[in-house]
Amino acid sequence: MASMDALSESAEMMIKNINELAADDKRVRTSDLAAKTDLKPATVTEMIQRLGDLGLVDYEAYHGVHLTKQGQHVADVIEHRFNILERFLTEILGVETNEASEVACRMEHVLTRDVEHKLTTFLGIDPKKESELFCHKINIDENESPKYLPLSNYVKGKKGTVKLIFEDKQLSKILNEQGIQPGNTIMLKNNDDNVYSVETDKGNFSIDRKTASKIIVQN
Amino acid sequence: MASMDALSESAEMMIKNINELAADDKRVRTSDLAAKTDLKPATVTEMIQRLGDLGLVDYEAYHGVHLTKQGQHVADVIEHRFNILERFLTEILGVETNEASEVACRMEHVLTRDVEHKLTTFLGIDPKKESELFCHKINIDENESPKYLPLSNYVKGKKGTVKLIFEDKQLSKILNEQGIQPGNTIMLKNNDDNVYSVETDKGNFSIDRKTASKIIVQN
DNA sequence: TATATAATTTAGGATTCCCTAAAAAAAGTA
DNA sequence: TACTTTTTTTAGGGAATCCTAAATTATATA
Repeated sequence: MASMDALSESAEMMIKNINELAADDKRVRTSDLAAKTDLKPATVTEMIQRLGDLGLVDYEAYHGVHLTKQGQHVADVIEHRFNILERFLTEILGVETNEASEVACRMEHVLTRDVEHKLTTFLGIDPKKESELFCHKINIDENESPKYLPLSNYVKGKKGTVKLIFEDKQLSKILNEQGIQPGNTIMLKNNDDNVYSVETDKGNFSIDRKTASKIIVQN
Repeated sequence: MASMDALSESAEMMIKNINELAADDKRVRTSDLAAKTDLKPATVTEMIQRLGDLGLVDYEAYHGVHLTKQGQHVADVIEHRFNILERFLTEILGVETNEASEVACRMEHVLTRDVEHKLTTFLGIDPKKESELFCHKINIDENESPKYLPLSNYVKGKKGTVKLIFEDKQLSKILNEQGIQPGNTIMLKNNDDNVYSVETDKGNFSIDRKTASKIIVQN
């Protein structure tokens, strides 16, 4: 974990590629990594030896590598960061797929855990439902919390202002009739796994989690 | 311009710091750059010599540097990318100022022009009104255009669906009464510098540019 | 199994980016 | 102006990241 921050982009890319080439429990070969990374085999050998010294891969000369537990953790973090960045770039900004992929691949190495987490939340994904690796408690304190949150991540009794609804005309219309529309105040009264009870200036009613995740609320 | 893509993060940071220290037409001194960048003076000398070879700074031994036209362009691009990234991180994601600043400072070096442009548009800033350096024509083709655009960047006759309104309760309410609310279809009928005429399912009316820039429309 | 082929590693070189220490130039002072 | 102090540069070294060429190990085949 402590080693993560110190890793160079090149080192992280090598770990990412090892992870992507790892099938079953088979060790990944130098030549396959060289082909995938567009590096020469000698360069790959040098890098995986360095990663071996750091305890991130299990390297045996002439017999390839596989990720250690620690290396796997790094790979998982990078993969998650890549995925949310790519989704943000394509779904929200409308960046074309190939370019989004390239930019996400550069950005994934400079995201902090906090920004990763806030971006995940912004995309309407509940970080609590993600792999336990990313299961950090959401902070809903007045000061530190994100300005924008999906309603599905709200805390009972908290009030906020609707900012954005990611949905089709049909659903928007229904929600609008219930008082859920940008600029309006909403309060989460109660929720269990799938049912969210809210109060608006039009009254009380319930929506499901999927719908709740598409309503972005500002504190 | 061609050289821009080839610049390392270190080189771009040096150019950024030269730009930030440049007062009037005075040349920036090695020692000031060393203090600002936390590098040793010898390292600064080495880097500015390299930048001199690239034609990005005008370097004269023992007499400091100043940016060339080409170097100034690089500095302007980086500054703009930093600013929009920092705004996105703080205003949209709610990332704390110091962290947003640090992350933006790493990300600014990996943004492409297209992502920079789409992010600028997403923040509700009209790229056409930005410095001429960034005055690239907006592409509104069906295929390539961003999914989300402020209404103020729309083309006459184009139809879209309202997705997000960055505004207070008061304004949201007024707009909602005119049929401008997330999920609704809107069509820009005409516009000049400050007045935007739109058609919604509630009829026709006009709004000003500032308001139009806060309405994000999906193609 | 012996040998040819393919894969991998080692050796050595270049560049970038960082350093320290010493030399050189500029600036301040008597 | 001569001398001291400060600033800057040069010289040389180390780590990371790439390379090519040669040596080594593994694998496939006859």
